[in-house]
Amino acid sequence: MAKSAGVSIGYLAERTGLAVSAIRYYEAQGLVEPWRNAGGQRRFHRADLRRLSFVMVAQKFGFSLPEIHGFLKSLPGGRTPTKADWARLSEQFRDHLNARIETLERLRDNLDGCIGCGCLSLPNCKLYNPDDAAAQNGQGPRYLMGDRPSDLTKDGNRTPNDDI
Amino acid sequence: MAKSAGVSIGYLAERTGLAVSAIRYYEAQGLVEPWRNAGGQRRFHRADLRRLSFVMVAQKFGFSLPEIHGFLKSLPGGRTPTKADWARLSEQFRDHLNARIETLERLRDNLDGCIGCGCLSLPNCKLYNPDDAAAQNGQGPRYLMGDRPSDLTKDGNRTPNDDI
DNA sequence: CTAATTTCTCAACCTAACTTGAGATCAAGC
DNA sequence: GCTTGATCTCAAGTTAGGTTGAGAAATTAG
Repeated sequence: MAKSAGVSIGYLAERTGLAVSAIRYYEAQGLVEPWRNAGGQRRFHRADLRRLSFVMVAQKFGFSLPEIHGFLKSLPGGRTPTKADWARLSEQFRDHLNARIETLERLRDNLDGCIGCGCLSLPNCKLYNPDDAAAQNGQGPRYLMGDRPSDLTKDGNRTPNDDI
Repeated sequence: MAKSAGVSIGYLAERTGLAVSAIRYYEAQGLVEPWRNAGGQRRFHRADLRRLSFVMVAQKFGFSLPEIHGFLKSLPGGRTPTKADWARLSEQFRDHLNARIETLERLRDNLDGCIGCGCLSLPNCKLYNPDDAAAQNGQGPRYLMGDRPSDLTKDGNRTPNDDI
């Protein structure tokens, strides 16, 4: 029982709603690994439908492609992932998701405090706490509510606007 | 009592931690509106320190610059915003923030349901519900957990992977 | 007054996540 | 066999949110 015929990129595009060009891009990013047929065209496992669906869902939650790649790496390499494999991945995924939600909630609660104190001006406003800094690191699109450790915001003594 | 001397862009950069180039970019996006001195250099209101701080905070929450511009438009044009003006803006801001958090939580709860059902494959999986589609609209960086109405995902009948 | 900083404008570059287009090849229908 | 339609590769373009650099003018420090 050799490798089955596999499905075409167009089929996956139609089933997932993704553009063909997007699927090629995902391959370039290592999210799917099709093989080639005799004529040089990509052939995918049927199970890649689920992989691509997961990519779409994870993006909906705001995860980057490298992060999603990290999640997918937990799937078995040699065989088609089982239901249990996917359940494990989903739980891992949910943990990251919860961390993200909690960061947002914590920031919101600090904002609530600031509304009470007429803030956005006080030097001790927690919203300026570098520990929560998810933005302004490096260049390119900023991290969003990142659950990454912020290591570039060294200047913890800034008091943005204590005199306005 | 005419318009005071105002502060330089370098001063704002130092106080906020923003790069001078970023502040110029924000001006181009309409987030601050400095005037010019005799020599053609930008002069800002001291109160712009608070505006820029708000921009930084809102970005931390994942809002785009056009969205932030929308928030700032609620501030009075002719005079320096009062504490009450800022409090009103903050409350409005918090409402959007809560909507964003709720969307994330709802998606997470659907994911929890999917873990139980061995999902990411079922045609009725709520994670594929176009109503929650925050990604895949248009080109450029995708919307993130957007609280925008999704109007481009017309095809509500997609069943991504009901056979894998 | 001179030198050192700032600031100015404008164009080009950067990342992420793709799309678009050109020109060529493959596969499928009749 | 021929003509569509699907794919292929590769380069270039797109958006957001900026950064970097060049060359010139303004401001500040000594």
